[in-house]
This record gives sequence, structure tokens and C-alpha cells, in this order.
Amino acid sequence: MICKIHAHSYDELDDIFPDSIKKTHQRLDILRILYHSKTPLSAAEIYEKLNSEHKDNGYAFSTIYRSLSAFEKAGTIVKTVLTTEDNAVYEYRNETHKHYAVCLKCHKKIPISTCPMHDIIDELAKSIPGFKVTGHQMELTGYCENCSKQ
Amino acid sequence: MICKIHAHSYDELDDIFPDSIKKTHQRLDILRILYHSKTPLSAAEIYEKLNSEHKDNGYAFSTIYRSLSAFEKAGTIVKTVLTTEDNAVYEYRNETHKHYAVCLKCHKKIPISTCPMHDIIDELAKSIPGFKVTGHQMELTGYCENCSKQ
DNA sequence: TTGGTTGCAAAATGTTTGCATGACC
DNA sequence: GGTCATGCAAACATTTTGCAACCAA
Repeated sequence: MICKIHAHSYDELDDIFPDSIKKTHQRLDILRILYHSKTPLSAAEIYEKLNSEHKDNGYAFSTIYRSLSAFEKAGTIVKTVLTTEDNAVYEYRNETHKHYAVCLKCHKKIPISTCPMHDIIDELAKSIPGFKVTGHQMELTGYCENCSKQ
Repeated sequence: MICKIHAHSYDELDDIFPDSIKKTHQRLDILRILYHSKTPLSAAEIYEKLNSEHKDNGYAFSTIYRSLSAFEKAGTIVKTVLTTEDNAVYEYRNETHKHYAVCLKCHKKIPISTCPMHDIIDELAKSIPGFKVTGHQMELTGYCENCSKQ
């Protein structure tokens, strides 16, 4: 089957797909989904998207999980666990990393545009002798506009 | 069975045990463990401690999980999920909440004494219109003194 | 061609739930 | 005594793994 749309949308991934792993169409699909998503996605959400887009061929959960860890290992995506869910979510690692405000009621994830940690992280790192900081995670919890009205 | 040790060590919990739930010896044991722990503990770690301390009577996982959610609901303890593990950890909610630096290799959790978010959280909340902030989570990742030597 | 990748099914892990027994107030 | 909590086992959800078939380089 010839699929122009895919052939086209794969182009944009050429720059970001890690050289260290094989370029399969499953992995390209997974990375494209994360690349375009505005919020981090769980393995189940990725599975949903894959199998609604490509009804003809199935995508297995094992493939998704294995691809996600391959991307994570390569540094292309980031895995995090939000306090409101008990599953992991994944997102494309933009040069500017993201943080989220999570609604405790409807579980909506609202991206926070700026990273306030940037300025204080070096200072903070000094208070932990010998620890080499490579990253950080931050999350606000509370209630979104809709849910706080009710 | 008369157990002086328990009768004694329970005293310190009188002030913090929530009125809203029944005071059973299982819950007292669980809360006492969390109260004394310097790092957040998983359900499995609590299970270990309980069953090594009290070899005579068994503690079920279901009891631990149910007790933990009861305490969490009452606001006595806090549940969080660290990025390095895929299970939840629980800690006693001190008036001064805690953050941790987590080693990506040995998974050691090093408490960060100060909360740098305090000063910036109000400012930050303004950037998310309508969102009511009730809490936050923060975590540094990297390598601890030992592991960064290797 | 060949080693890495996939899909399937089964296993492992962490957590939740139904139900009868038992303990707290 | 009545209600709520416990323990057990079984269910559940998420993630991992073994293995044969398959595909990208």
C-alpha cells in the first residue's frame, strides 16, 4: 500500500530519530505521535492512537513498551510518572523541557510554559554534597478552572 | 498478649493519628513506621518492616494499602511516585514537606532540606489562569556520591 | 544475510476488591 | 452489639519477557 501522507510526515522525524536504533515504521509512528502531542501520553494512549490511525495492521503493547524504552535510552523521549495516575507517561524531549499542572479531579494536564527551576537548580544542587544533578521533575497539583467551579 | 513496647511507642502517635478513622494496632504500626522513616517508603518496604518486627502475627498487603489510603485521605501521609521506581511511596506529612534527590543508579533517596519552590509558587500559579494550586512535587535526578565515582 | 525487531502469549509486578471472620468503640 | 477493619484469595492493570517469525540495513 502506498501512503503519501505517511511518507510525508516521516520526513520531519529524520533529524530527531536516534542513529543508534533501527528505523522501523512502528517506531516512526510512535515517535511521530509523541512529537506532535501537546501533553505526555501513556502507553495505552499511544496504543489507542496507533490502532485508530492504522486499522489495517495491529500494534502490540510489547512493541510500544520496547520502543519507548529504546527512545528513552537514546535520550529522545522522557518518561515520567504523575501523582494522579499510576502508570507512566512519555513525551518527546524538546530542547525546552516541560512541566505540568495536574488537576486532581479530572486529571487534565496543563503545560507550564516556563521552568522556574532553571534559576535555582545550581544553587540547590550545592546543598547536596557529592550529588551530580542531571535532571529534575516538577509538578503542580490542584484543580483546573472547570473543576474548581463545581 | 501483653505488649509493653507497643503500648509505649504508640503514645507519640496520639497527637497525629486522625480522629476520622478507627485506631487499630495495624494502623498504629504502619503510621509509626512512616513517622520514623527518614525517606518515603513503598508498600513493600512497609510490609518488610512490619513482618520483621512482628514475626508472630502477619500483616496483609491489603491491610497496608487500605490503611495507607485511609491515612492519605485524612491528610496524615502523602503518596508520591518517583521517576526511578514504578511503584508508589508514602511518607508522613510533616508540617515542612520534603523533596528528594534520587540516584538513577542505586535509587538512593536523599532528602533536600529546603523547599525552593516556596518562594516562586505563587508567581508560577499566576501563569495558569483559573488553576487552583493545592500542592506540588519536585524531584532532582542524577548520581549520588558513590555512584558518580564509578 | 544476519542481527535487531515484532507479535503473540504467558509471566511478573503492583494494587484493588469481595467476602467471611474478627476487632474496636 | 453494630460497624468498621482485617486477612485471604482472587481479580485487575500495567509492564516485562521468551520465543518464533520477520524485516531493515
